[in-house]
Amino acid sequence: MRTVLMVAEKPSLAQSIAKILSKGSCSSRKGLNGACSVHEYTGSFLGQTVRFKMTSVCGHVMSLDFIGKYNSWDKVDPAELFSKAPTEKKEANPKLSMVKFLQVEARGCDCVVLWLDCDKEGENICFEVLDAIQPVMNKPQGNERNVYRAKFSSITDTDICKAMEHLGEPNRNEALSVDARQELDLRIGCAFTRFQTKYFQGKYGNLDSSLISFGPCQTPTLGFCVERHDKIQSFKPEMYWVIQAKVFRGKETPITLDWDRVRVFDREIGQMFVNMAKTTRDALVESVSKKEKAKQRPLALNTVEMLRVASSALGMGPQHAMQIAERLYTQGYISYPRTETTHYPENFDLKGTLRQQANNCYWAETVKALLAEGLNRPRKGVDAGDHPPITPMRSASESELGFTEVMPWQGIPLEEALPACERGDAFTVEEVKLLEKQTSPPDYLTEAELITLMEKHGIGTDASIPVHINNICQRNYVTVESGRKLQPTNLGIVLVHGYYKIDVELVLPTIRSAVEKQLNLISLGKANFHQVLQHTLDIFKRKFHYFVDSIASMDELMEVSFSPIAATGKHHSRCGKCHRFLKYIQAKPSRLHCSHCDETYSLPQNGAIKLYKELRCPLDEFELVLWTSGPRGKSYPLCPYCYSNPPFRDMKKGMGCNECTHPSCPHSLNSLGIGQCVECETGVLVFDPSSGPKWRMACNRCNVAVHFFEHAHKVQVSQDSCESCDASLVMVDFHKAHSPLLDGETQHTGCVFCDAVFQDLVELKHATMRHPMHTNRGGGARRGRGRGRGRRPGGRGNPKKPKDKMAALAAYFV
DNA sequence: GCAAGGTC
Repeated sequence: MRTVLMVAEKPSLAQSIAKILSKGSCSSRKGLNGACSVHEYTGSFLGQTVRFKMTSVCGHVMSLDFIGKYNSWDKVDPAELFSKAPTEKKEANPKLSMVKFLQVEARGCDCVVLWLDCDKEGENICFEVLDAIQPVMNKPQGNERNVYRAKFSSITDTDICKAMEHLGEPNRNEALSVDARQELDLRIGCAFTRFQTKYFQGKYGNLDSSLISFGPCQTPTLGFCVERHDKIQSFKPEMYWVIQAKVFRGKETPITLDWDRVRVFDREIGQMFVNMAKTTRDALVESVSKKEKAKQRPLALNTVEMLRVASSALGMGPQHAMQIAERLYTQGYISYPRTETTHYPENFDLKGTLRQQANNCYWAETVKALLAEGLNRPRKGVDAGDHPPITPMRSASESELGFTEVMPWQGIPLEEALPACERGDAFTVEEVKLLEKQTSPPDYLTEAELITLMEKHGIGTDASIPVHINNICQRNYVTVESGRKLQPTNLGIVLVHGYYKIDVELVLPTIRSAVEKQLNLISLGKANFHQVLQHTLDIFKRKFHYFVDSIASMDELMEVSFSPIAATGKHHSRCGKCHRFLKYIQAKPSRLHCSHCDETYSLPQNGAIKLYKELRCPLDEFELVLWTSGPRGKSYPLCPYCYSNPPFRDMKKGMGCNECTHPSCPHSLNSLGIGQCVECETGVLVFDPSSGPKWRMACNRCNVAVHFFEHAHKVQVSQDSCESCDASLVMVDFHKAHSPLLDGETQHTGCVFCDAVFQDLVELKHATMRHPMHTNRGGGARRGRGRGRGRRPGGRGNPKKPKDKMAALAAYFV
């Protein structure tokens, strides 16, 4: 029997579609990646009986990135990212091993039916799937077709079956338009982000973001927030006057009347009207009109609307709201929360859905009444063809969820009650006065308003809108204030105002729609992929160069809000070039800066540096600094210059003295390295001379630290190495009073791994067990110590693997 | 360390 593979965009859809097509008779199993399932059944396909295998991917299989060497921020000029830098497709989520999973399932299949979402992204994923599976599928015979595309507009029995009967082909052009979008976003976003970040980080010491990102979605999103900020700032309050009259009838409570002219901006005129009104004490009802107000029934809920409501009614950010919604979905309380659809299918079981809620402690009465009276069809919404609107599936109580609230956001406020009156009724005027008021500025943009603006301008999608909002918060461009109002920070304002000055298109929402127009031509087959890509990249490359050339005008704004790097930070160690003091900038990313040489030197993050006894690197004369990750963490000296400019071929960027292969420097790995790390493959335990009196050695790769010889007076790494394990010997000098050595001895030299005298004076701490202790480790490349014998040129040692190291170390564990 | 788009 032939086998037909079918692939949907996500596991939930594969399940629903398989259930419909197999009429509920499929058998299911988990795939090798644990995330996707495979549903199998026998059925008829193009007049033949076949075995169906329905499975899914999890969104995109691949994602686009630059090839490795173009990911270095220091070595690559951002301008090269527009054309020169090659890109490659990498697996989007390596943990899912999606390519392997698809290949395992597709091997030996004869046909494939692609059930990816019916949008451009889905079309693109079709080809990602085909690229993965076609090499392992059975080859079609002759001119036979073996690739089919199902086009469906909703997940209903009729629609799915209809799609199966009218299979088409995947649309290459639509897929290509997505490829173009990916490449444009990558090249443009990364080029601008790297340039801005490096430029401003090199100039200012107190920027409150370690990354100054730019993107065709996130930047316009920020733009909306700053636009509102500017309106608030430039707002000039204006005086205006209103007339207020109070009238009463008999013993009824007086009522306050509004003026049908509302207000005047001229006090004199207002006063004139008041004077006229004051000429009489009687007020006459001229006419009575009644208006009935009704609010339209709300539309069924889709993702974006849910996010808006979560923000405005529950004060919950979109990212958080999505997390909660996903949890409610997996626990069966609501239907699938990612949908653009606001229309219930005709055969949707509204009553059944409602019945689920009939015993809910909050709305049982309402629900029962609705069921008894019968209900109206919901308002007709939009069917985007993805999932039904978000619907409660199960009744829940507050105690089950803990965080729900009843949401009365839809109510219409009751109008102030007016006494019944008719034409000709007379009232007595109690008072007429002129009120002085001021026009007031608009408020900051609420998150809900921002979501609306983004949706309106096509910035992001329902799935990515929360990500963009989250991005501009994380980059410290805006802060979320009470009432979920988004207030731009100085940094956010300066950036947007800078774009206004240099190239307003960089921040306008049209930047996205203009590009999308071009992309649309590709998907319609009216334009060539390469031409559009080249043309658009060319435009943005020019924009980029203009931006780089004009950066000074953004910098003028930056200067006002931030302090130059030379004026920030504290004097620290000395520069090896000019021998003046470097400044230590603690703000992230922490770094050292020489204002004389105008050079910035990066440092390891998530820690702090101290002066290190004014010792200097023998290679470049920079003063060494001691980096520590915290009071109980590891510490090692480093040379600020070597850290960014590795001095030896076998060193990489970001290495401290504990990894330095200098053959004779007293601070290098060669002088202080003791032995191979007890846990990781490649690390070496290096003596930390700054650790006394709680002496220790620490791995230069992983978190292992070995404490030894507490209270020793002096600890030194000897030139000689151990006969049996090749570790460097250690010389220890104890205080007379505290010496643990026998016979009043104060000095001893031996191997920390093998020496019997040292056995009880060494203990392993901070050991993160990355793999079990007793694994069979091959003799991987180990870095040099083993001085005194077998040393190779370039300072690399060639230590033998200790014979019985594991047994010796068992005693060290606490 | 970058983008935006899928989804877990």
